[in-house]
Amino acid sequence: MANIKRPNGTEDILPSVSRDWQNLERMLREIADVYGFREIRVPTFEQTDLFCRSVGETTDVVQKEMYTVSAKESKFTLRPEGTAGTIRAMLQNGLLNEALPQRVYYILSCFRHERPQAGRLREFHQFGVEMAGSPHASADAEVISLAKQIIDMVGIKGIELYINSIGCPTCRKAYHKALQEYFAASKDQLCETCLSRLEKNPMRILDCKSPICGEIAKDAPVILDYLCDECSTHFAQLKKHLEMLKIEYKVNPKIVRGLDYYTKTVFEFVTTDIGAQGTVCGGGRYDGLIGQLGGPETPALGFGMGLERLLLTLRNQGVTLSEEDTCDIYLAPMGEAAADKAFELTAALRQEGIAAQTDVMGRSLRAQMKYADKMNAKFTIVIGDNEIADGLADIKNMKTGEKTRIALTDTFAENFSTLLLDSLFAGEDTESLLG
RNA sequence: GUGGGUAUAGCGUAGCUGGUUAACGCGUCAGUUUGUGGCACUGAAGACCAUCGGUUCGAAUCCGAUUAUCCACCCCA
Repeated sequence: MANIKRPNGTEDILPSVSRDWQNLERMLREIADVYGFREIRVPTFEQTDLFCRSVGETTDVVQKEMYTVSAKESKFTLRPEGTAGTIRAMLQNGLLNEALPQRVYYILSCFRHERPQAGRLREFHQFGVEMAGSPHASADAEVISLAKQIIDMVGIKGIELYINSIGCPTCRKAYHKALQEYFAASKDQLCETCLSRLEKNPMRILDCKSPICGEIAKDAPVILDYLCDECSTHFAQLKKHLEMLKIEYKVNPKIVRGLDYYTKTVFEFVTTDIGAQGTVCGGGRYDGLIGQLGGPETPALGFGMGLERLLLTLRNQGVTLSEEDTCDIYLAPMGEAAADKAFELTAALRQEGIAAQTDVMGRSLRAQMKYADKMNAKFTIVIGDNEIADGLADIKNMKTGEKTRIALTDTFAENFSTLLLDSLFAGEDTESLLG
């Protein structure tokens, strides 16, 4: 047993599941591409100030969850989310001076010092998109639609989409006031944390899981009643566009994102299949952020999707993303001369792009065959003194058991290649006939 | 930061109210007559029973502390 262990809240992605990750990432890239999003890659750490100014000084993320290091005179922080760094990169590299809207996506790891639990890690991976330049609700619908298509295409079922509008600074001010007045009435019943929220961020009280606060919050004023004309039309437009796309949603006035930069539209895709942390995807509009970071006032929006949560949901729903690992052919030599021959042939096969394996353990024939089976080899070939003398050997199809004679010449790799293709084609042929 | 649960071979578990070589399944390795896998069978390797301390003639088993881990709160993806 190794005595140095991985840090709490981190995960090793072992070969048995890395194939799932690869497939998921491939799908994400393909779908993002279809929507016109291009990949951006940003640093793992940024100047701490960036997150303070974007995510917000008062948020839990900034106040108690950031991994920050001091190096020389500067303070750096491992990114707790992807938006801040992405926007920073877009500004620094002048992407907003090019054709708008700018659409970018990323696949990256984020770091938050929280207590780990089901679906919550200290290092976790996110797929995210950011779209900058459009104030229109059709852009919101487009981004939501992208998330929806991903969820559908990877095969997750039973996910609910919740949307809400938290307004712009103007209408939120009025709403905050209304909330403060409402909760002030039952001040002595609120839990301690909510009491402190009353001043700073009364909207959070709506989210409180304490039964008492929940009871009180039940009849609290709803943000949607306080939206200014612009925000309320925007929300109506969003609903209209979602309906055009036939995307089902539920308006949930209690959705309050914990990052300060959100305005107007906020949304979450939630599953009940992975425990308490069911938000697989969350995002919204942040029309003020770019200006706040020193860029030109530019409306924008995006989302983050938790890849561990996505994969966990798939696993709990019994969906698999990848086939078992296989190898195309296993070469089983017997004796030293044969081992040399097999060694050469294996190399030649690999040059042809064929996944070939041969013995490197000095095993008996029987043991080699067992190993070939464990490796899921499609074909095996036994090479001994007879085969070397004849220059001929039998290739065995491990699924059907049928054998094909093949010459051990320079064209061996090529010949096997066509045999392999034929067998794949045969398999596909019957399936398509059935379909 | 606050609760609660759990800690036995690579993995999953058993081990009842303390008593000689800690058990089982999966996995790994070797073999079941000499040149062919999946099934079955045989055997082997692999655990200072998380750590430290205490109770006891004697502890994996009881008590305490520590650490790790899981779940939940909080918060978020």
